[in-house]
Amino acid sequence: MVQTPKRLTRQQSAVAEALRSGEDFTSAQDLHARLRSSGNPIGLATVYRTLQTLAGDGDVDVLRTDDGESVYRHCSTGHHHHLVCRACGKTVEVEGPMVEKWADKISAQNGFRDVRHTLEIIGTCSECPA
Amino acid sequence: MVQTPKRLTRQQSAVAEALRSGEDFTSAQDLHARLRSSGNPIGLATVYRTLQTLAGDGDVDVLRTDDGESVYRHCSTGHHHHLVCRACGKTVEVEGPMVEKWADKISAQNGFRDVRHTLEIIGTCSECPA
DNA sequence: AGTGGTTTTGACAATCATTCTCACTCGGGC
DNA sequence: GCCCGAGTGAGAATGATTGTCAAAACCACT
Ligand SMILES: [Zn+2]
Ligand SMILES: [Zn+2]
Ligand SMILES: [Zn+2]
Ligand SMILES: [Zn+2]
Repeated sequence: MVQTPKRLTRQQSAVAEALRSGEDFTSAQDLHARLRSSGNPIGLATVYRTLQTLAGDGDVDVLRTDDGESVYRHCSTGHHHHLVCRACGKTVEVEGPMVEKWADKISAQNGFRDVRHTLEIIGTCSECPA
Repeated sequence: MVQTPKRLTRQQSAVAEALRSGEDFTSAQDLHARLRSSGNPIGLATVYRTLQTLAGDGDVDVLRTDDGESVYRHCSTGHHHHLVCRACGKTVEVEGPMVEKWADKISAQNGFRDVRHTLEIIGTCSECPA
């Protein structure tokens, strides 16, 4: 077994930090632009690589906008879902134990295993006009 | 009030029919290739246009694969969700009244309006190997 | 400080689904 | 037959994401 080195580079910290300080879901392109303009030189490929790693480790949540862009957000640990404002991007984390149970039951009833699910709610928040 | 012209062209029928006869979610590219090779000349742009229209009218369901491809399927009318096999693509339509109620409640509690939600379950079906 | 081996980076090219363009075709009403 | 707008489609354009690969950064160890 080879020990996987785990170097924490300046670039990786920068991406993680940028995510941690942001409240809303952000695209890779946006992050890249923001980091650069805030005097933080980084390559686009590196941003994508880092985000993939973070997502794979479960340190950030990913979801895809309607126009196919992946957006990332630093989230609390543990399984949860999102309530997102389509206008301003405000995001609320929500949990639904009964939904989890329902999904498991449905899966079992149909003989599916290794199940995973995605559930997002999108609407307009109280602070945004119609 | 302007009368909306609604010409039903050969190409549109072909797409609708191809979807109606297929059981699983299919990509636009796939549909295009299939239609062509079955002696049904059609342009790729037309396939995309037609699918957009069908989806907009609620005649087909759309969801996005993990690699960002949109896939389409002719579905029963009414609001429902999907249980999809990640290996063979087998799809089961499922309903969850309690989930709908939960989503509405959560939305209301947080002051969100015009809410919509997406919920898909993905797993491996009983007929597919590990 | 130097050396060698490994990991990470980043500018740039490549991929690829989807959308755009726009000249052309079709078909029904006149 | 002629007209005209809806519909089509080949090819170009878009744009996010991924691949490439040489150069840079890092880490022992000397
Ligand atoms: Zn869940
Ligand atoms: Zn809002
Ligand atoms: Zn299966
Ligand atoms: Zn629902």
